[in-house]
Amino acid sequence: MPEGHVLHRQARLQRRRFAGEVVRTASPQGRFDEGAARLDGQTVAEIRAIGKHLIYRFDSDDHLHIHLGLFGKFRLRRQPAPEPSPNCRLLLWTDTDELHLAGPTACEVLDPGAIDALEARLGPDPIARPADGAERFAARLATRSIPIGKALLDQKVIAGLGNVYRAELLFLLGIHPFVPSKEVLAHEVDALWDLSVIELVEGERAGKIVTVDPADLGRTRRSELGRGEKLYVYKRHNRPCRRCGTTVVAADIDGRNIWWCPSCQPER
DNA sequence: GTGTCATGCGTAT
DNA sequence: TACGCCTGACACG
Repeated sequence: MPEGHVLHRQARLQRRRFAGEVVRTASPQGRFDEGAARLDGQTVAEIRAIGKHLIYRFDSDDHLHIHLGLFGKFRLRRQPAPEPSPNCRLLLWTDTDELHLAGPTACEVLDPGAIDALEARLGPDPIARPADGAERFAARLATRSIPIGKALLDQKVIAGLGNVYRAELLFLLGIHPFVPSKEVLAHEVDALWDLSVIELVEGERAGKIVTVDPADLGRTRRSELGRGEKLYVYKRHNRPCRRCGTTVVAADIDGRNIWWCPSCQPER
């Protein structure tokens, strides 16, 4: 269940194994037979992530585009690797390493133009830290009257945030999720961008989302936080806020749940 | 074993 | 706003 940090981390790990290598490809499940046949035996030129998308560029200029959606999963293994799941859409391997991909929303071969178009429709990606990222994020927010809690999931506004990060970032900055995007103050917009960079880069490094300041739980390091202690509000409906003890509440925005602390994130 | 839910998104209505 | 798609983990019996 992937937000942008997962894709960037996968890009980094897969790059280490497959960049510059001739790879074999297959589709055990059969639903990517044509693409796998086309890519089989090609050399990987580059692997990168943009927001929640992962892109392989091959020497032929064929591109492999992967989007995990809600269910997609990568498994990266050393050879000899275990049997892939029967649902394995893409199997990609060398003599030393093997990648299993199951459940993606997208696994397709695209030409360079389609990759450009994909990139053009995405907002700034905090992990890529573009120099004009904060400006572009602010500009896209300023045109929206939708709640900030909805805008943060719009990949045209900012690329890579998902349901966990949106809830946690809004908590950390004390912003109620239903505040209209236009009414979020300029310094808060800047802080949202800056904190997105910090949290996603840290998530990429750690391979998990941990937003809780250990001091709030009487610890000194994030590594001392146990299971179920890593997040402030995500999925904590009816439980006490880790900062102030107020009961965390939940609501539905466009079919996605959002959680917040009514005291730390007051209505305006 | 069955049922439910999930860190997503595109398309139709 | 609703629905379809995609898989697997976990709760419950």
